[in-house]
Amino acid sequence: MSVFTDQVLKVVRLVPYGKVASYGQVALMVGVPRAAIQVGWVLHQHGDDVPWWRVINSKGRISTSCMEHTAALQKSLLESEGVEVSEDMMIDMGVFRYAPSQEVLDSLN
DNA sequence: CGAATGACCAAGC
DNA sequence: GGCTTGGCCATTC
Repeated sequence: MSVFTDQVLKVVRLVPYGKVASYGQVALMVGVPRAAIQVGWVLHQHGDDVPWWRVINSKGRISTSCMEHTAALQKSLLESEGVEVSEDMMIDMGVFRYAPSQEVLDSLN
C-alpha cells in the first residue's frame, strides 16, 4: 500500500457523520489536487475500511454512476445519516459538504 | 519502462 | 448542471 493510498484512507475517515466530501477535495487534502480519480480507485478497493459513501463527485452527485446497485446503496446509507439525496442521486453540497478545520489539515502531515 | 484504465475534474457548447 | 473533450495521476499488465 502506497503512502497516497494510506493518506486517502486517513482523510476519508475524517469525514464526519452526516457530511460528505468530493473526490477532488479529498485529493486536495492528501496533497495531490489532480488525483481525484485515484481517490475513487482507493475507495473501490477499501470500501470495507472507510465511509466511502460520504465521498461524492464535484457536482454533488453520487459517483458510482456505472454501478446502479451500489448507487442505490450509497443513497440509502447517506439518507440514514441525515443527508438529503434526491432521486437523481444529487446532494446539496452547500449544506452537507465537509469543511475540514486547519487543525485537521495539519494532522495529515 | 510504456500503455491502458478509471466510483474524476475543469472548461466549452 | 446535461454532454463531450482533454488532461491528471496512481495502479496494473
